[in-house]
Amino acid sequence: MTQDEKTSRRQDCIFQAVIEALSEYEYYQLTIEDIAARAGVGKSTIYRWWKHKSELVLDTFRAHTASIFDLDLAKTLEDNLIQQLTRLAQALNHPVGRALLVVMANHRELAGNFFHDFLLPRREQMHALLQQSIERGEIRSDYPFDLMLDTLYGPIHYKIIFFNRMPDDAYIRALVSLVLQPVRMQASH
Amino acid sequence: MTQDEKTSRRQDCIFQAVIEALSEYEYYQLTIEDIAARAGVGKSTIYRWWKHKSELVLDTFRAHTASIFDLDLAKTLEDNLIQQLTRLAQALNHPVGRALLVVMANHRELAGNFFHDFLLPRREQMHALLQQSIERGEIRSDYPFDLMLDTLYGPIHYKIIFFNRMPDDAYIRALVSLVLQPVRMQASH
Amino acid sequence: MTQDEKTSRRQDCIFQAVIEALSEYEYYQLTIEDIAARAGVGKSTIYRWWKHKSELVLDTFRAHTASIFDLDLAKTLEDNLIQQLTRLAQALNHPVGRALLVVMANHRELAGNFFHDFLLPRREQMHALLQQSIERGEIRSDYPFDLMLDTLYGPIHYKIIFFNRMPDDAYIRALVSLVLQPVRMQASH
Amino acid sequence: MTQDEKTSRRQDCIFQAVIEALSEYEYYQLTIEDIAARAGVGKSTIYRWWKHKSELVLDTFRAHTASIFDLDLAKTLEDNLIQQLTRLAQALNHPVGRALLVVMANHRELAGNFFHDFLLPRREQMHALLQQSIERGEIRSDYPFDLMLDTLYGPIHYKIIFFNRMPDDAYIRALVSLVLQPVRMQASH
DNA sequence: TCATAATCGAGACGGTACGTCCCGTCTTCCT
DNA sequence: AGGAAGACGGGACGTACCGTCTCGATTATGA
Repeated sequence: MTQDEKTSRRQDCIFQAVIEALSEYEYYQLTIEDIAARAGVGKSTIYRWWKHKSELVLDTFRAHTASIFDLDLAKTLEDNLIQQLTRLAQALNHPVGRALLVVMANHRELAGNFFHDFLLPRREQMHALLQQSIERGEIRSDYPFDLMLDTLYGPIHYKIIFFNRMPDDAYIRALVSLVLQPVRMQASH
Repeated sequence: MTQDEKTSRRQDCIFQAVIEALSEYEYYQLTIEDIAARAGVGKSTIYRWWKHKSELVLDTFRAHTASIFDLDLAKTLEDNLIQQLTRLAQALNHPVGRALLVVMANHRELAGNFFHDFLLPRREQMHALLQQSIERGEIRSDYPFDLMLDTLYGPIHYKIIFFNRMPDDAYIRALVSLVLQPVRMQASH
Repeated sequence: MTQDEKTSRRQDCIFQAVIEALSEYEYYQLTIEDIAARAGVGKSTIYRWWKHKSELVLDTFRAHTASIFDLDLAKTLEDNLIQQLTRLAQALNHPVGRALLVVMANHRELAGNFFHDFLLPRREQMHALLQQSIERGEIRSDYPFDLMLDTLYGPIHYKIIFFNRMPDDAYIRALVSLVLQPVRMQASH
Repeated sequence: MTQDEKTSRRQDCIFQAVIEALSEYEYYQLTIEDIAARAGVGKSTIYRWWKHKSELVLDTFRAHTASIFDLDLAKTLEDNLIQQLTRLAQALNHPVGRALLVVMANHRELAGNFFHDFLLPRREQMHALLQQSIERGEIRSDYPFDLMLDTLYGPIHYKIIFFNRMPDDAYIRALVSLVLQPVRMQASH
């Protein structure tokens, strides 16, 4: 086994420890020492890779949600949106996602980084999907799509943070339906 | 001066200290000891009234934003919405509002309380306004208004937390316009 | 009980913890955390009074050996010297004394302070005693007394540090006798 | 170059690194990692030969002071003593010597070993010299010479450790003179 | 001349103690 | 009598080294 593989496995081990810990208590109770103990590594190993607890949690989230946001271009726009938002809601409602929200709120500069590295690509995927739908003639081409995406993503985060409740399937379907209504081709007839 | 007045002044003094401190650094750097020193009170005085730093920040936000959310029933629905969301964005973008967002993310149970005490009343005001607009025949009556409000409030919070940027006037106007579009009476023609 | 008394008692408690710990293991194994645990105080309480472990040990030594070096002017010079050196040897051979020697070796600047605050006064007492003996006509007045004191104190420390052995009574008596020999009045006959 | 030569050179390199490091800061700040870096060797190479930092310092002192304590039997006893004590004082006052004193204070068992390997042979050389002086009729034969050597060696160490000052030439001459006074042949006339 | 083995630098690792910071409680002493 | 001032026990922080260990690059040797 090479050095890189070992390092990678150890990091996975640490991510697992974070997930395990966050399943038992909240982010603000999370300590590096507990993570190290659960992962069976020394504190210094953790500090070697991550400057702060917040960065570790952020990477844990990344590792935990890797590639769950892939679109399926064969499906309809609506199905893709529903699937995307459902997965987002699930990811954010998971203990690691909750912790991520705390980190984002606490560290504005990390929020910026995370936004660029993680959220923006998702939006761009979605833009590509919208572009395809436009080309297929399913939706209007003259529409403030960025704003539209905010009205989809915003309420999901809003519900989880402020209502402390995960949006259920019905909510998401209703939301997508409501937001897509004015943009459909037939809506302009 | 009565005892109550003294108490009230001391509390105002503490709120001011919190605001002042949050103007200089972020919530996660805020300490009770610094607040006490700035307010010229003992730590125990603060702990007498608030169990945790988070509750103090929450009350500070309440005091800081008291009565800025009153509706003006004489204005149009759109103007009211724009004014409401603008004020919300300003309040949340202010250091105390930023701190509030952090507290909400950190303490889910407080988020629940705050939602019931503060956000729900605002929504109910807004519902009343919608009801008035329906009666005036300005907007449709068959519409998922709760969901609609989420698509208004959600993006505001979303922009501030994740984009780390306060929505400007143009954004808010565009948002309100977009969301109100399908609900206007003439939209169904 | 006043604040000062309480502080004093707590400090005694900490000194006792240091003595207890040093009776079980060597100075280099001594940790602040263990001292705090034994004394039933928080680490911060110890750091409030002493900057470093070395200063704490130094003060512990001071407290432990307070007023054991008083001279008895009624006794003869030889008896006083023997008593003084015996007590010194006992103090240095005690675990706390051993620790002191380590601190002195490690921290040269502390050695200087300690020398001025503790050892110099002892020498001055001894000088007074010598002066009295001169006046009584027991010893010569023309003699390098400072050097003489070095040949008394030096070997005691030397034996303990390098031979790792406490000078016994016979050794001390022989040393005093040897050193006093040329300074006695009858020696000049 | 044979393997042994390389090993030897590497060890010299490490000794030099220790001396260099101790010239810049005190023993308690010395780290194996810094030594390894200065010597351009891996940490494991050091640990292969020395169990602890203290043993390395001890060997460095040995290497650094090798054969500076040879007596010159042609010279007088007094000159030999002065030369010996001057060299001792210089060796102990050198950074490496200071470090040795710290090691001796810290590790009592090492002090014992070092005493047997290094100090005792010096004393035995000195005893031989004394024996020669007795045979030459320069000094008395009935005298506690062991004790006498303590009154010579002791003050040197004492001055350096506790007064934090190297005994100068005048001091050493005065000391030797004082101690030799009663043992000279003419002293008994 | 080249593969093959041994050696050693480099430094990651699990640990431990450090000294700091701030928590929330509790006591003292001044106004 | 009530509150500021701040000492206190506690506990997590992030750092510095310890002594062990693994990995590769660099030799040194035997085929």
